[in-house]
Amino acid sequence: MATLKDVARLACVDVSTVSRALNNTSYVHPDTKARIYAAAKELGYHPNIMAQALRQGRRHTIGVVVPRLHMTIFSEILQGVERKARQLGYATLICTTEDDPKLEKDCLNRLRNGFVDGIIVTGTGRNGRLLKDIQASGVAVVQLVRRQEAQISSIVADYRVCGEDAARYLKSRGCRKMGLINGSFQFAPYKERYEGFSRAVEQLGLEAHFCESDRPGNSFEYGYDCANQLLDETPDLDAILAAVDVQGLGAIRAVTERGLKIPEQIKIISLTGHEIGAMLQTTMTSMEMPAQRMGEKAAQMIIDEIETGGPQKTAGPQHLSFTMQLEEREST
Amino acid sequence: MATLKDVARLACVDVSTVSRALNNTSYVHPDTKARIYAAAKELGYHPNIMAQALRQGRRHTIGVVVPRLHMTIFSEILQGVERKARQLGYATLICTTEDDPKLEKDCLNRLRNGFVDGIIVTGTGRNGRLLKDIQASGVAVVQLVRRQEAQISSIVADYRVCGEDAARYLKSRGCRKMGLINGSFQFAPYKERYEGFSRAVEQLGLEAHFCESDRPGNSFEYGYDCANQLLDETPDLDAILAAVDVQGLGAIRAVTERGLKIPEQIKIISLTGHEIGAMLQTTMTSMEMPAQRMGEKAAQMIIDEIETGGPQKTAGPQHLSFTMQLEEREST
DNA sequence: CTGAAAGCGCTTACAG
DNA sequence: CTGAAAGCGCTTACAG
Repeated sequence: MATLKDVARLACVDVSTVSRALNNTSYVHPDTKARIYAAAKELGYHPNIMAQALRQGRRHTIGVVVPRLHMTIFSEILQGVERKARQLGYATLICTTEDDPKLEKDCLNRLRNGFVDGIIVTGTGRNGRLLKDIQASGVAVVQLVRRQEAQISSIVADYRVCGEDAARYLKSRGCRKMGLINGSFQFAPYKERYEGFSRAVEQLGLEAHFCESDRPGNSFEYGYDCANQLLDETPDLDAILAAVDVQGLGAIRAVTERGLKIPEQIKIISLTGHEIGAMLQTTMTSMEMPAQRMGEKAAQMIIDEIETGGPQKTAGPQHLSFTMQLEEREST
Repeated sequence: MATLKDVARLACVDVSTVSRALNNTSYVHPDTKARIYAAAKELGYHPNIMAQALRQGRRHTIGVVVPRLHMTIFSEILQGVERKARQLGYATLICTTEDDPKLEKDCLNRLRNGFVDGIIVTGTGRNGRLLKDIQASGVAVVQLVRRQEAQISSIVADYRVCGEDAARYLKSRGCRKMGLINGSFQFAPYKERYEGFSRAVEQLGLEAHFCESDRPGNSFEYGYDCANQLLDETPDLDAILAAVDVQGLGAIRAVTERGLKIPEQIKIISLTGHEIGAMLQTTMTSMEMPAQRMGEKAAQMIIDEIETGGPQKTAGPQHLSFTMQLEEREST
């Protein structure tokens, strides 16, 4: 690879002049500039990003730390992050944690050591101290989907309202006995969906049912098992709310196997929908999460913090909440 | 952030000694070493990756360039890449192209300038020259899923055999009139599936039907439209092969809306399956692509090339082909 | 308008 | 066993 020095030699000027010309960072005589551009072109010169970064203390790279990608909302979010970051001249590093605090710690530690200017994280909640350390050391941090630290900016969806709205909507569709398929309260979104749902149930005088399982929550199998459990215990259940889409798929499958008609005998709704709901044999009503937009907003927010020097220097941490949008389909 | 210099000062030694001690790169007196470790710990020292990279000419980062992530096989592949890369001490950068040659060019150009040691790419095929340039400039390159340049190592699945096997399997299930939902021949996988399917059809004396559409191939809508078109033209079609899963979902939907029974009246198979096939109301038979393993292998391969200095210095480009595995489910 | 010099944080021959 | 020095490729005050 050609370096600044090569270009300088070919154009018969100093490297500093080449740098100024190429970066338009101060006036350079047009003739000189022309020579430099010609030389750079001839040599196929591209600046070395690492050297720039070392010198400027800015890497133009953000890191994204999420539990996993496949069959989750995170692949859609990541797509939004990456697109926006790219538009703003930033590259995107990805690190998956499987929701294992130890893996997460490794990811975060690796990223903080000069890999990135900022980190967007959907965390396990077990590394709060580390996240605050990282933020204090000058690396921007934004929490995504799960808000666990008040001092760190965040972008989430309003899961509480989502749980409430879904229950209210189902009531309007004639349901009275509702079962919730959820996940570990250790993660705020599950907890909040529960709270919203419970509040609505109480206010509206509905009957609520829950299920117990120690499988990992974010899976088809979990949805399948829970739906079966709910129906074993309450055969005349008339609605199932699934926290996430893959659980909803599991519930649809379980209900279908039992020969129940959707939506006539039982209605099903997903509380974190994305497009897959529209691609089914029986399409699934869901509270759609604007994942792509949330990803773009997260990229925007973290880059703002990077370029202004973090929330300390501005108005303090920002907390943004998106609203889920009801998308009615066949399953209700 | 503490630097080497800070540690050196605190431990009362030269930075070079600190470097040697921390990297175990040559003998350092145990007492000195202890002092250095204590100092590093006290200051919370972590080496600056950018400086290391600049100095060593190695970034320990690989780039992945794919068309998109959400609802595609790429999120699963990426998960495999990232996991393996992480295990081998590499970070993973992601860049999406929407299969737009111009965006792809931007991605590749950005990555080559010192961001990464190697690039794993599922390309549009329009930037072959650039890819070869990049490889020649010392950045490792591996083609994934789509093999377009013989001089560049690749990891693909055997789409030809997959198309053949699927047709043969459907025949064994009693099918005779088969429709293929495919995509642009500009991309090798679609072309090869077509070739494999066509060969089998000829050998086995089957009737083959195809469909025309100018929508982008990799979508639910495309599958839906094509299935309808095929059935309009050939109402007694007894099987549909969909190149990818989302097309298969579209086909299932179209067939269901027409009131046809799956699998009794018509059978459906996806030629690039992943787990979603198992999560449906009518589960979908598919040729499963070992996406995660392919991703891991790609990471392994590119890191090997990085660490040995590229295919030039070794046995030349490697070309690996994975076999798809038939997964029988309800749709056949 | 442009050059010479310092320095970002590290590693690695070269001495001793 | 350890220090002093050069250098990775760039940018940016500082002169002139």
